Formats: sequence, structure tokens, C-alpha cells
Amino acid sequence: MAPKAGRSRTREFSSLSASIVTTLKDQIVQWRYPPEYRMTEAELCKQFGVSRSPVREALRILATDGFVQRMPNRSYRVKQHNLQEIEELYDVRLALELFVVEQLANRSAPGHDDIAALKRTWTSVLNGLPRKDEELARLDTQFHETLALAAGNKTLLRQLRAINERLMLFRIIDFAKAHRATSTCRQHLAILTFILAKNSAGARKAMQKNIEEGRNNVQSAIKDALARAYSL
Amino acid sequence: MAPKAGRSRTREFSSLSASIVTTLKDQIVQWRYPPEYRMTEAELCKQFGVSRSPVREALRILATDGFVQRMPNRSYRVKQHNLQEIEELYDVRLALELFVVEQLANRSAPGHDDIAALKRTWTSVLNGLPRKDEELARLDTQFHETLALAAGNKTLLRQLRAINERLMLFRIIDFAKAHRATSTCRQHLAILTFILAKNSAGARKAMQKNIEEGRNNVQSAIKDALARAYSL
DNA sequence: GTACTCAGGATTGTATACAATAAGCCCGTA
DNA sequence: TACGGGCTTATTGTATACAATCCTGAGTAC
Repeated sequence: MAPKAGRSRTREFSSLSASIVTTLKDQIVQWRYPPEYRMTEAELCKQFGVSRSPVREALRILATDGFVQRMPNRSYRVKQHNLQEIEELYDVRLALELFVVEQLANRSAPGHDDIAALKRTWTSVLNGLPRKDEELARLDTQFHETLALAAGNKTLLRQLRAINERLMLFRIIDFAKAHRATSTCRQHLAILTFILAKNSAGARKAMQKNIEEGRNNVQSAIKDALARAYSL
Repeated sequence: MAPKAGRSRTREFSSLSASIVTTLKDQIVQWRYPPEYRMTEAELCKQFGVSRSPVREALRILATDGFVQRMPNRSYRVKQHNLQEIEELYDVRLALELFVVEQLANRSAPGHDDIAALKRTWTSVLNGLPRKDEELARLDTQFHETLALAAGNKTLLRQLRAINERLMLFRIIDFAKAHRATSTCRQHLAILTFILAKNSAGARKAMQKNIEEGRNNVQSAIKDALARAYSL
């Protein structure tokens, strides 16, 4: 114990593979790779200037997180999410988040301070519109994660994060398409109000509406993108 | 070292790491390792007669699946689940399964054949009691997975499986303790009846009761085990 | 006696070498 | 031309070698 003062635990990446994972996730989410793109270990070794060991580890992680597809004894592919899978991801998200708001509305004691603080934040967001799309996306993610955190379930929060990470692939398409900031704000405030009023049914309904709207926006954005792709 | 190329590899597992993962998961679930047990790569290499590469891969998988804990640059530990984490896992399971039965009750068309078949199965189970605990545990798992499958969400099913895999650590304690077969059967039949009657609220309530009972049984089993451990 | 320093050993992180597997191509045959 | 066998090559799976990191404990200064 009593580690030296100079032992600064830099919060950088402890390992090469972690760094590769975040970089690749970022690139994939930004559609820098075409879907079904074939990724070989050697290629990534050259790109990152490291050996196969960390690259392999990174690819395994990406595979379990659903960003690439692994076939035994063959290469990896950047995963092509189909509409079915997006539906499923949104449904899981719905299941988890409905549960969260219900729990929050039913029990009052812990977490309601965070909810009240969140409400103040979003009230000011509503008044201070507009902002950059990017900033709003960040706030939106933070909103949903704060709720899960207030519910006190770290496991659930982790799962939610993993889902949202993958959905980011498509939310990015949507964000670039239109800003619906006002609507989002109102929905978020409604959810928070219901929770504070301990109206769990209302909170569930409001959350459902919020998520379904996101789902629909993403779905139509994808269909648009596909239609455009085929018409050209 | 120099594992003479006696390639009597069973073709069951495509890779060594997969085989190691299933073996270790099994051993951990059966409490063959004390919690917090320190697992080193070298030790597993000797145990399985392979090199570090597949062992490392297996440990990564076990870590992401929540069976061992990894610390950077240090060894791995067999994970010690605390009561808090078990609560969280049960809550996530609750969230997912409540969503599943609600969906199933709300929409009639697909899946209801499976539900009806499941109901027949469990009716016969109720009549044909008793069976071996082991068999009942298998049927119980199958019950919940069939529901998720009937809902048509493979992503959700995968997550549920992962959760139940971890909870198996504690359900094994409980299974050995008592058989509550009749109660389980009745609860399952109630859930299925509500679904077929398209009563989503009833189905949710019944499912909640079923899961909460499992949770309570596990909790008290753990407390008993801890109390016994400390009293000796 | 306490706290600090600094070797030494143990263990993981990374790089590379070798083996096994799967895909592609050439070529021969009907 | 169509088809199939076997070689070649690209790529992953596995083993091992080397580097970096962390824990331990003896030794020393105060």
C-alpha cells in the first residue's frame, strides 16, 4: 500500500487491444467500413503497427460485442445488421428501460435526487435550444444511462450500454437527417415527471413512446438510405 | 510442453479454447473452485496440456461472461458473486421475461402454437410428478427459453441464456436443497394460461411471482450456506 | 522499529514461428 | 465444355520466445 505519489494511474489504455477495439468500433459506427467487409488479422497488424496477439484479442472482443462476425478458421466480417436485428435490439432496450422507469416510480427513496437533477437539466435544455446535433445525442444517451444508474443496477446499465453502442450505427444515420430536439425534450421531461409523481404506468407509457419514436426514426432512415442506394 | 502430436482431438469442439471454456464454466458452476481463487495461465496450461494462446482466449471469454475477474497485468480470479449482483441479475431477468410474456399475450398470431404445446408438456409434468431434480431444472430452463424463443427475439434469448448461466451458480445450491416441483408447475401453467387468454397484466404478474420465488429461494439458500460456513 | 529502496521472481503483455485448415486455381479427363 | 482431383496459397489456430509489469521481501538509513 501507500503507493508512491508519482505513481500516476494514467487512465489511458492499459493494453494495445483495448485501444484497437475503441478505434475500430468508432470506425465501424461511422460506416468507415462497408458492411460485410472482410477483415484479416494481417491487415489490422499493418494498420496499427502491432503483432497479431493484440489484434486477435481485439477481434474477439468486437465479435462478442456484435460489431464483427467471426467464422472459425476464416476471416472476420464487419457485421451487417439487418432490420430484424435492429428490431430485436430495440425490443431488448425497451424491456430494460421500461423496467427501470417502473422501478424508479415505485420506490421513492434513493435515486429521486438524481431524477430531480436530471429534470432541471432537461428543462434548461428545452429552454436553451437549439444546440448541435452531436451534443444532443450525447445528452440523450446520458439521459437513459442516468436513469439506469439511478435504479442502481450496474449490470443492467452495462447491457444497456452495449445495446446502445450497436444501435449507434443507425442512430448516426438518423441524427444526420433531422433534429427533433424539442420533441425529445418534452418526452424526457414527461418521463421524469411521471417518475417523481410515482406514476409507474404513466412513466412506462412515456418511455415506450420515446423509444418507439427513436425506433421509427431509425427504421425510416434506414429504408430511405436503402431506397436511395438502390435507385442510384 | 512439446505435447507430442498425438492429435486425438475430438472433433466436438472446433477450437481448444472453446473446450476449455465449457469445461471451466462447468467446474466453476459446480463450485469446484473456491471463490476468489487465483487462476494463472500457466496453471491452466498444465491442466489442459495446451499452450498459453488458447488458455488466454478462454480466460477472456470467461471474463466477459462474468465467471472470472480480470485485472490488467495480474492474474484472474474466480468471481465471487455478492448478493447485490445476484439481485441485479434477477432484476435483469425479470425485466426481460416480463417483456416477453407481455408481448406474447398481446399478439396472438405466431408463437401461440408453441405456447399451447408448452402447456401440454407442463400439464403432463404436473401429473407425472415426481421426477429427478436434475430433470426438473432442465425443464424449467427450457420453459423460460421457449417463451423467449416464441417471442421471436434471438438477441433477447441470448442475453437470457447468459444470465441464467451465471445464476446457475446459485440455483445449484437451491436445487440440492429442496424440490418445489408442484408449485413451479402451477406457476408455469398459470403463466401460459394467461398468455393464451391474452391477459398481459395477468401474465406479467404470474411471471413476476415465479421469478421472485426463485430469487427468494436462492437468496435464502445462500444465506443458509453462509451461516453454516461461519458457524463451523 | 519503521519506512523506504531496490533487486529478484512470478505473471501477464506482446511478438514471432510453426501447424492446420479452407479457398482458389490449374489441369487432366470424359 | 463440365467436372473433379490435387497442388498452392492465404489465413487462422497453436506454440513458444521475449519484454514489461507487478508483487515480495531482504536490507538499510533514520
